[in-house]
Amino acid sequence: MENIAQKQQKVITRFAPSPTGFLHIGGARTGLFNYLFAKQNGGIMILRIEDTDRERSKKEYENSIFEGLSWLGIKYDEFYYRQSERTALYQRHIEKMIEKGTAYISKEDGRDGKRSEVIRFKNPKTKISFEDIIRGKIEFDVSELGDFVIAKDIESPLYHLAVVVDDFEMGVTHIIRGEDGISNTPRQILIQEAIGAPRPRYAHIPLILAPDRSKLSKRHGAVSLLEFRDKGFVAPAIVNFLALLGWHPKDESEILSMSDLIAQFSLPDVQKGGAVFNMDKLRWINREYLERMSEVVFSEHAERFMPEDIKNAEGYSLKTLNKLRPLLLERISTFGDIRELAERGELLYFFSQPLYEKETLFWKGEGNPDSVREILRALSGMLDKIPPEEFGEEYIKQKIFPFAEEKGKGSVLWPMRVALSGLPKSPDPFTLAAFFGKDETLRRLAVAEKKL
RNA sequence: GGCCCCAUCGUCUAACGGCUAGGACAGCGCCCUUUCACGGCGUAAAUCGGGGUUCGAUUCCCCGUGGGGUCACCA
Repeated sequence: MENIAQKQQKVITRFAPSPTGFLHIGGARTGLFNYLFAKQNGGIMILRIEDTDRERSKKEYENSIFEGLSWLGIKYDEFYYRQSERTALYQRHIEKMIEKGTAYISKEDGRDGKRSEVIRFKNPKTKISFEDIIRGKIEFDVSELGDFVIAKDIESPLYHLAVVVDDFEMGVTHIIRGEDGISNTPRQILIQEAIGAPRPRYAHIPLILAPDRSKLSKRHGAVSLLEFRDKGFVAPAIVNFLALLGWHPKDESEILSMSDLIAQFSLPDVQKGGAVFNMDKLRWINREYLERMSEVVFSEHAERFMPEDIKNAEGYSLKTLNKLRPLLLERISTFGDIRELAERGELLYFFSQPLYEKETLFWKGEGNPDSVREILRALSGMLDKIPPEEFGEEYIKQKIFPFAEEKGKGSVLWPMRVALSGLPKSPDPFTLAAFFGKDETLRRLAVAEKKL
């Protein structure tokens, strides 16, 4: 066990969420910044669960913190604490403060009606100023804070007391937290001075805002971190995006891995103003990561988001899914988009014969059944001559294009494409034919012919 | 309202006090193209206002305006 003096030699940050709601996007970024700063300085990050409010703290919220951090790859150096398990420690400090006269028992009715006294801090009514790493000097006159309550009773510490005692006992050197913590700082510095704790360095990071610049909340859609996972965003993209909210590397690169971030992150350069959460940019970043994914990993993810009716289709297999990957990549930004594609009916035809009206086969309504049938028959004839092993996109195109140019590209390529997809919009007919292979392509062409 | 923080394109942001204020996302246009998507090229778009300091302010100072945070026996 290290003592405090040894600990002080290295950077110790802490991420201290309270489990009174699901870990949200803002909390995740605070955790990330603490992690990045600790790692780049060879230090450690402590995870501390601030559950002094027994009423509002919930196990499932606590779990969302662990699960969220681990999903993002934010590791907390094996320490973690729950404040609810440390009451004896707080009690010792409270007693010492009362003894020294920096706190006192105040006879008054408790708000819960069960108590007749609370513990108040004896306000020295001075001026407090501190140097914020991001914002520079911040000054407060603490007299207006009054003798604030630090504990409901000797065994029930409140937030400020618990925070200061823990940061002290854990040897925290740097407190990186949201901008909303600025106004808590003077109170906490006061308590530090009362218990003889050294003052850590502070860095208050800007808040994440909704598009209307108000505080981001549930009514603005997804804010819970794990919700993003469930919508098919990938963790490195979230990390990348979060890091770019309030910070930017020296060069103009936008795609940065966790280790890039550890190397390049700079706390003093973090932006001071609040940052609006931009879903479009997140989606763009996520897509960049999807493109960089290996085939195996991509398919694993894609499979999880594939609706049952698609997975049950006769032609569905891991092999066809892998073949579909490039086509999918052109159309999705998150894996959740797969569901939307499926809902719009733009997925099932890859795995089973589509149903469609024969009118869909007519190019801009100008074709008549006889001429379209003739074209389809001619196409089948040409495709039939291609050896199955040569049935690739380029080869097919080469064979068909002269004919299409002679008859009019739309009049040939549109019905061919519809015969394969059944839809007014889809990938081009060469891509589709190559995807389906010779047999299935000829089969679908025959089905279309019969329809006419 | 008191106290505190903040202010560059619509959004995220770059710019030792010194180039035509740069990039990305979104937008728009063109190209590619049978359609959709992808892609390529291009384009529009910002220093909140007013005073200082300075040879010169996006940058430093003051005032105003606007936005945000916080004012619990919540954290």
